[in-house]
Amino acid sequence: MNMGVAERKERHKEDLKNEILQAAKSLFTEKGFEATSIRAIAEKIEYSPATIYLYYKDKNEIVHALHREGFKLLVSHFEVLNNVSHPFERLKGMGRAYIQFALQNPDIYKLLFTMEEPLKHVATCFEDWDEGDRAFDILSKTVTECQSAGYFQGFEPIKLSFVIWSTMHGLCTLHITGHLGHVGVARASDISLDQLMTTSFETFVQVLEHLKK
Amino acid sequence: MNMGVAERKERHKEDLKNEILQAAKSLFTEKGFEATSIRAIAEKIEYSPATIYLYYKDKNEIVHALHREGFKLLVSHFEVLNNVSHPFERLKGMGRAYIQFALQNPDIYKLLFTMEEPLKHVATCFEDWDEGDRAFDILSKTVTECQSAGYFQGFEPIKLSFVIWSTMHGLCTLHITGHLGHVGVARASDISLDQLMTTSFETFVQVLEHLKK
Amino acid sequence: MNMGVAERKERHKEDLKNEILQAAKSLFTEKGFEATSIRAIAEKIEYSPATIYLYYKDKNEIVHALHREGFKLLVSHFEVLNNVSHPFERLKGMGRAYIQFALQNPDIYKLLFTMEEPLKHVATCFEDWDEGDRAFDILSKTVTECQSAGYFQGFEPIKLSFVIWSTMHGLCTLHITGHLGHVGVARASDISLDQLMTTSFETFVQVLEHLKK
Amino acid sequence: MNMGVAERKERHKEDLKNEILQAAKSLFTEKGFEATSIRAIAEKIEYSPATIYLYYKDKNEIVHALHREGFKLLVSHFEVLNNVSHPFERLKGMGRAYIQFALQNPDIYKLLFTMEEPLKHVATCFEDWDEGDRAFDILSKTVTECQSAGYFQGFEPIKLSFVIWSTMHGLCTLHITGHLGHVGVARASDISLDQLMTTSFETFVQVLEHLKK
DNA sequence: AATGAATGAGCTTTCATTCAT
DNA sequence: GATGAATGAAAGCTCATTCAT
Repeated sequence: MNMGVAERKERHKEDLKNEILQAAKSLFTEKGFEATSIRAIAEKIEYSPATIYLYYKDKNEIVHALHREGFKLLVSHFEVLNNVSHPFERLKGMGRAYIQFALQNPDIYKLLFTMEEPLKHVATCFEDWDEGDRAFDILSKTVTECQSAGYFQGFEPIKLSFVIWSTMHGLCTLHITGHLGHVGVARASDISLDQLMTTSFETFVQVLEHLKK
Repeated sequence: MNMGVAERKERHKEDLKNEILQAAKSLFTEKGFEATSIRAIAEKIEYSPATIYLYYKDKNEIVHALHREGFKLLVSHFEVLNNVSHPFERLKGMGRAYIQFALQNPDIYKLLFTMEEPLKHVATCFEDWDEGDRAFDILSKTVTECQSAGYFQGFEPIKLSFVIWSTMHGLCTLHITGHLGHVGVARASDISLDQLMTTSFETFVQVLEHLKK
Repeated sequence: MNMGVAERKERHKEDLKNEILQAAKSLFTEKGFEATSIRAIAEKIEYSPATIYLYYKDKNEIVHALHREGFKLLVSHFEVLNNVSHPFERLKGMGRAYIQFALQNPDIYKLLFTMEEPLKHVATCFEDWDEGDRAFDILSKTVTECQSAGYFQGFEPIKLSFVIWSTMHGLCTLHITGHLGHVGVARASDISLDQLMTTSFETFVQVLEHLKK
Repeated sequence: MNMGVAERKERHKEDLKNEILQAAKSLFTEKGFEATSIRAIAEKIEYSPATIYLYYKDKNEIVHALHREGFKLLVSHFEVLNNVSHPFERLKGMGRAYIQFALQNPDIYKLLFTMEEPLKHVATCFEDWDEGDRAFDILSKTVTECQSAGYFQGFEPIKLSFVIWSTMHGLCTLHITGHLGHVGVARASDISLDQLMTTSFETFVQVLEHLKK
């Protein structure tokens, strides 16, 4: 038994399946879905390509697994907010949680919300999209509660929820892809990108607050 | 020199470089980015693949050229609105133009705003980002004008512009990637995706209108 | 030791070697030779692929074992006819038995009579070709007996046996490979391929009957 | 320009397409269809695998081309016999020509008559099977003429043609695959395999002659 | 300026086989 | 005696790219 083998065994051999997932995640988002090869994943975890197939049927199954994992994580970020009673405060909390999730897991975020392939897969076997729906439901329910609290009068909650989601999604993706940092104004000013995100979010909250009464 | 060659010469030989670009653009939009090969581009313009390399060093250079061109196209969409005197009306027009641009050229849109590689290139040789800046400048200038017209009091124009851009970008990407169509509510309702975009945009306008006075 | 293991032990553990062979045979016949993998064989007998290698050195050894077994099976088809006393009737019976064997075990038939590799193996370690010889011996002995009964006067039994074997082999292989069904006349007529085999065989018998007296 | 390139150019560069065909032919029959890889063909002609695809769409197309070529060759062997007026003499000539074709081109013969894949391909786009049909038509026409000359009374020409074809095919394949040489008697006797073929064919002719009047 | 010909590198996937346990 | 885990080698095929002409 040589050193390499022994070394490998140390590194959590039993959750190789998860290791594959993490490697795939980082590669998918670094290089894109099409550009990520099974070979590359295998290389990253220092195993042979054939080994991947012992744990996942094919490339799709890997994406699929990541998709599920990602949504569970996102929803779990929201669940913390269940005990925030004031709906608008909860809505703000959700926004912050969403941003936090996106910035802490940019690769997962892209997988969930910007890559098209996983979604196509969901379209065929749509059992696991519940998570995606649930996330949106949590949002629109909160918007509805905000209305009861005097916010957003004259708006259809579903439509407004779409708009809110779009804004948050836009902020996150522009940041993740680096576009936020490339606009001249941002480059010129001396605030950090994260601060830019924060103040942008605060500006958006300010916008929403105008919708009260 | 046979007929085929002569025929080709007629077709403004000197802007073959541009013809390549248009072919690439249309293929990107038709088949997607990864699915477009140099061969396919060559076939479309009825030249040999090797000819492409006389005009562009490699595939990346084509992508970068499209990047530049895409921004020019976007800005041109905006410039039409110069003669709209009322700034808020112009702002709305810009929103509509942005959406139209995104939906008509989804892969170009992705190229400009979601793909990271072209942006990295910009980061190294940032001569061509002017266009990107200009687009944002047009937006923030309009927002500033709106303030003079009584809108958006108490907001920093730059920050609000970021938020507005984010919302538009979020709407467009969620639509392009197909996520809009996958949320349960959208599936259940009987309106089309394009209508969903339109009403979402209108809802956003409604939001902005609340910021007046 | 769980139930599964105990269960398996019941199934005559000692002739696992034979079980492997039967699984391989059935898979060869079902899916074809190239499409049969060690994995598939292992799955069929509900053992791990590695187990196969405890009983057979490699895939070739399985093929060779089947080669031997196939010939035994063919000869056993013939031995049933030992109590047919009239030699020409026995000869006809052999023909029918040969066809039946070939059509019921097409891939074994191909293994025995059209694949060259197993034969090459025989050439090197020719201990196991006895069976092949025996099959031909049974034929030529029967032809000789037919001569004593007034058939085939003026023919050398060995040579005629070759011709008879060739005809049977030709019919079987043309049928198995699907060539019989592709000749225009067969396509045009409304009889089934099996009927075509039967009437072709009867025609051949008719030919042989002309060799009497 | 190095030596290797120059060397290659000498070797009939222009009919590389044919070179591929010949390489494929020899490999298909040496190793079998499934076991022959594009890589192997490429190696044999000392080109890169990708080059093959410049000349043939895929593996099937290569087989297809060989199939067509083979049948043309076979039919051309028969056409020489057009001026043999006596039908039974012509029939004998066809038999000899068939054997000659098979023994001189064993690889093509196997491709045409023992491999199943090319036939499957023919089944889908059956335009080019004409050749195969024509070959059989030539045979059955000759058999019919033999009847007019007093042979084969009481036989249906089509059925008898099948039997004759089967016998010839059986003789040829048993010889080509080496089975003829493995039967004990053949090994024991001191005649060559080719002689065995010849005398076997003569024996068959003798059989057919018994069918006269 | 244009291209036909060629290729190296890459892809996903399957499989026979090995070996430590 | 049996196997789970792993892999090297190979398959068919595609593509960006090069280069002599």
